[in-house]
Amino acid sequence: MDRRQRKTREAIYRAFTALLREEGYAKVTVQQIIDRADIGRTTFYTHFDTKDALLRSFCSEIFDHVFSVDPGKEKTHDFSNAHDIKAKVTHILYHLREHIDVLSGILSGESDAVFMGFFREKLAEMFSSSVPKDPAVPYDYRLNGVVCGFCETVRWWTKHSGYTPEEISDFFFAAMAITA
Amino acid sequence: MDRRQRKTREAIYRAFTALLREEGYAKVTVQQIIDRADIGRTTFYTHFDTKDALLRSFCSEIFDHVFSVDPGKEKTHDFSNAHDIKAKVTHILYHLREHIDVLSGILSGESDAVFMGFFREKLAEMFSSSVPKDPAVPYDYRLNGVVCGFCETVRWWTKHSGYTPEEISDFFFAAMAITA
DNA sequence: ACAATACTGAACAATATGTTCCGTATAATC
DNA sequence: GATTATACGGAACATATTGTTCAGTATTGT
Repeated sequence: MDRRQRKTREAIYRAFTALLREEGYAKVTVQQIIDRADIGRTTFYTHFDTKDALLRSFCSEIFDHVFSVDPGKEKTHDFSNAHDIKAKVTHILYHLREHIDVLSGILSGESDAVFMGFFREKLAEMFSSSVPKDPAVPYDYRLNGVVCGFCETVRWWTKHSGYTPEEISDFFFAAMAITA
Repeated sequence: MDRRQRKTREAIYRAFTALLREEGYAKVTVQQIIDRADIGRTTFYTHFDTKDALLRSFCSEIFDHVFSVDPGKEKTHDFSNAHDIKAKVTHILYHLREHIDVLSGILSGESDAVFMGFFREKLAEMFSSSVPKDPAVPYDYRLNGVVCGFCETVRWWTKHSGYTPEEISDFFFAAMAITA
């Protein structure tokens, strides 16, 4: 690849990640990226068709890195058939941590955030007394997990709307293992 | 409230929900709502400061309805101290079902969807052999729950970044009850 | 009937997107 | 070192959306 291309691409990535940290994905505009990267408007659009295309490309790079199997561990553990899935998860978490600040920018859902904000507030209140008190896990984490598990259940339901509320409720309690 | 206000407000809601179903929240523009509701531009902005304000107001109405305790059940069950939390969940699901098509429009996260799309694809592959085969719950649902549980764990981590990967991993496996 | 107020329409500035054209600068290649 | 290819830059452009302003009209509740 041309050295010029590499440099501008890196400048775009640098600007993009910085803006992600500062404002989150939804608020970042192409114009800001252009200004921050100090490149021509035309140049940006020859590299990426749109802001989403940039994000896609960016995610590809991150995940190629995060899901690359650690060569050192590859020899001692067998990840392929789920025996050491926990070690694999830990390994991925280590990689993710390297991008942890950028992740916040991407994960700050802006579109469904309002709805989810309302929903989760109500749900947290409702589930607060049902979450098992496990000293090994922060209560806050567990409650959040149950609340999100329910949100995700509803989301799943919107795509499999053939089930009845009772069935959905059964699935949820079977999966979350909380006091019913 | 003035009858005119009620009528325009309802026209806005009608247009908004229809557009939510058709395109999802992120793609809907204020202009579309105005055109669909067949009202003046000025009128919309006297009712709502912004598209987000409309969504907030809309969510308030939905949740006031969804979380209203069923008077019939209120007498026979004691929801307040989590004895019949499962019945309460089912009850909420019934209410949610009435808005199920609108929910899809709101829940179709557009901003973090790209990232999550990548992430979840990889995770589903990874967890596919770790999900317990429970005949009472669709495998698809369970896998989705585990994948989302992990995504949400990462999201939670970005807001509690003091923990180590090992700790986070422990929390996750303690909460999800899958084969480690 | 009348006063209050909600709606309308048009125009406006500001901002963002994505494209086009052309000149310049920097590569890779001979 | 000269040449050719191509990446970059800048300015201008059309288009779309947002949110505001203002004067005039229509509808309400009293």
